[in-house]
Amino acid sequence: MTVPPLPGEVFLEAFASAPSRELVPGQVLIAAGAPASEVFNIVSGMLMMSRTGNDGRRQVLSFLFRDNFIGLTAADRYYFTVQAVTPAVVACIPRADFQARMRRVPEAEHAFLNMTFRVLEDLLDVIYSLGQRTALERLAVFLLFLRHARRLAEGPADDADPALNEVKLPMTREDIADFVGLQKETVSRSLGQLERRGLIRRLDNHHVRILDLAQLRELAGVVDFASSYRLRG
Amino acid sequence: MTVPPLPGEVFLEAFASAPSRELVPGQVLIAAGAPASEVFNIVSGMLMMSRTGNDGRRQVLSFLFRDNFIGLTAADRYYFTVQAVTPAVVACIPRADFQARMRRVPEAEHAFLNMTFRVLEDLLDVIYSLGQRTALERLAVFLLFLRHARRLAEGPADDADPALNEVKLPMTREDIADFVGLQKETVSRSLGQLERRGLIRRLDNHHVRILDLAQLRELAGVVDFASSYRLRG
DNA sequence: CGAAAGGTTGACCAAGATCAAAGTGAGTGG
DNA sequence: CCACTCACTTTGATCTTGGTCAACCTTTCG
Repeated sequence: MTVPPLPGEVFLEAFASAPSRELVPGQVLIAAGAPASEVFNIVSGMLMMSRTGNDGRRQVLSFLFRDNFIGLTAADRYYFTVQAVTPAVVACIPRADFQARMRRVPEAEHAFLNMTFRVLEDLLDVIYSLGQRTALERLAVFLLFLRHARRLAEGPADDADPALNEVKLPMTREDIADFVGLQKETVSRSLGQLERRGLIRRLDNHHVRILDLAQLRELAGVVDFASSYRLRG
Repeated sequence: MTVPPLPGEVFLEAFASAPSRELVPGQVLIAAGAPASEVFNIVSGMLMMSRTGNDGRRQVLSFLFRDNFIGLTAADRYYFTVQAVTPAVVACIPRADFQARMRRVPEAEHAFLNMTFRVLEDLLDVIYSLGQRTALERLAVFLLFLRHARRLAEGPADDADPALNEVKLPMTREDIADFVGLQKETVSRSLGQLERRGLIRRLDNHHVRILDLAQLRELAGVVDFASSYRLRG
């Protein structure tokens, strides 16, 4: 089974005729500790990358969407877990092939390096959030992050498009909690508080409508030059 | 003024005959928002990279040591601040020159990509710390981080070398606090608690002796395969 | 030597964690 | 198709960790 050519960065062309794999929710694509023998590109669906300490504490490192590259590591083993959140399709190629291609096509390697930088900058945002923001602020940032991710994944829509304000939360409250560094009860309460303040409306457990985007952004502290252009979703 | 050839990765050779700049403690090398026109490599000393929100909250993103590369960004402006913690010397070259060299020498670009990955993996550790660890654990990790950094910067010494257990803390308590996501009072108290437990001894404000490395590592939770080989200092 | 910055300590406070119970909803088997 | 079950979510009560505020001590530097 193959996948049609993908839009996006040059290096993603490596996946143009790659075989794909289907995942059901919860299914593990990469298990921490396994040899890093393949790399992946998401064709559709949402995945989740996490790391669990030996005492059971888990940190969700990132949620991943279409055209996100997976397999990033300098070591020869994965040190994180990746699993599906929604039904998903990923294109896979052997890591060695990918690396060979990078070597062969300098332009692709260059694009890859650029993408890596953007990932790195996103991680710095996450660090700022975990180190400095309150529970309520983290939830605000999280909702804006999901809005932004969907905008990227589903093609650039007008930022004012009201459809973007319907945010899907396919993951559990605990997944969210482990991502933003809180407990699931606190996530629940914080969402409740955002609703009471009139910033959002909980449609059901897995759908939220953003009612006041401007105030949500204000709360998220998306005001400094760096975040403002990157979290514009 | 030039700098002798440096050890380390291929891409660092770009700095071999670069002019250098001396910094006094506190001096700003890169101001957030400035055009990203230069890249740097640390010759000696300790620097600090941070990001400050518009409301004044500051997150220290990283402490930087010899042969650490600075200037990493996909955008055309720096979105972080870098300043000296100790007296320091950095080699500087124009960003355009560096990029041209990367393009010319695929091997260097490759090494650079590898380094970027390692930085990225370190950031994932930081995220785990900020999201999951307690105050005491964060301080334990921090001390091990400094020990490890010195070991890397001053050349590989035997892990058992007792000299490594003398850890220098040239930064202020507030710098530490903003790095580990706590308040300076909590940093003070946590160090006190580590001392009362017999894991460390505070020699003076800027020097700590690790008395029980094994227990400190235990507390830091450096047990899973990923951290254990990376935080081995 | 004196001022100012940095560090420690104590008392109190609050955000978020923990524990517990009650709703809610999705999937399964009869 | 319905009912049952189990997982997930919400909400409430209470507790703990770390934050805040304030005083005092130490170090550094002019």
